[in-house]
Amino acid sequence: MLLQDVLKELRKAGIRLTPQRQEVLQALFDGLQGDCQPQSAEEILQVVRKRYPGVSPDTIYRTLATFQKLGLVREVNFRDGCRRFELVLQGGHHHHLVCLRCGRSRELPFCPADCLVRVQEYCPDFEIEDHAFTVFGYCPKCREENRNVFRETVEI
Amino acid sequence: MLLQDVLKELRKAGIRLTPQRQEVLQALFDGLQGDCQPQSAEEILQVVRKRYPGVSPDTIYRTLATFQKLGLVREVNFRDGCRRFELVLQGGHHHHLVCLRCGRSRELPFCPADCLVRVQEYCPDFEIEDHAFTVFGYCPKCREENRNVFRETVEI
DNA sequence: TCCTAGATAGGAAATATTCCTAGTTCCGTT
DNA sequence: AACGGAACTAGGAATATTTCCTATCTAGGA
Repeated sequence: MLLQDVLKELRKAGIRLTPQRQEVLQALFDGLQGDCQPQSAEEILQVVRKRYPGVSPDTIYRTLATFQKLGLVREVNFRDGCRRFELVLQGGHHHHLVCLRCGRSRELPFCPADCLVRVQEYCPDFEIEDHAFTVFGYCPKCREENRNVFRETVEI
Repeated sequence: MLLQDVLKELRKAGIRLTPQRQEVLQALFDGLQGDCQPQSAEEILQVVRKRYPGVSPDTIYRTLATFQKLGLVREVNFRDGCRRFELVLQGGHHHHLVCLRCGRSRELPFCPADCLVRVQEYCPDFEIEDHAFTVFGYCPKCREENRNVFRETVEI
């Protein structure tokens, strides 16, 4: 699904497409491409300000909340006390592998679907909406750098 | 594992056990019992202030960060923009079922262990430290209340 | 083109988190 | 039991994050 299709769907759903909202979408879309890096509100604000310098943080937060309600945007948390947001595209369901040192994430194509089934059996009256599976640890690059830090510490 | 054992282990690890820290531990421990409700820094602050009215937010955050580094405390996020913390006890590994309306959580005894294995195969050089599996949706109570809200909305 | 419900900017307010420093205290050693 | 010092705390201030308020503006349907 391309960004243009998302815009069409939004218009169809009666959501007004202001230039600011389109820029937020574009920023989220770019964040998803290639690297899969969900973005903080502040990061999105900076991207949108490149084209609309006067845009306010409030607009970013309002837009993200609107898109979240539509199921177009999802909030993800990497345990660094920072909320991040990412676009939800059809067929793009995935989870995250997160480095606790550099904070970068990688897309995981695995989904604990069987667990979800067991959860639904465990709580039949609970209406499941969504789920998150996140793996934390240290990426190869940071492991290497950590080793250096350790060496330095020992040598001093 | 009881709180006393945790205190012993901490002392053994060379961590100073001030009264404030013990109260933080107690608050986290109480939050884990029965209901499995991870707590925000503010909630923990209020609990600790019952016994030590002068305790500062900074102390709570510092203590939580210290315990987190030791692997004794884990940060969890329920997508309401609020960081929560819970005690990590041996043999107490679990995940969360979270209501998006009332914010309350329930312990899930299932763990996507097979997914973890696949992740490790997918990224052999990544050092896995921890993982989180969280299911979001609406609890039976809130589903009932939502139905009422819906009725009211329609009737008006 | 006009109309208006809904969106925005900008500033202020509320909330959450961290920094700084002087003073205090836990705890190993004596 | 008292001591010494590294580690810890309180309190206030600073910073970061998120939301609120309101006058103004605009996207998109009629």
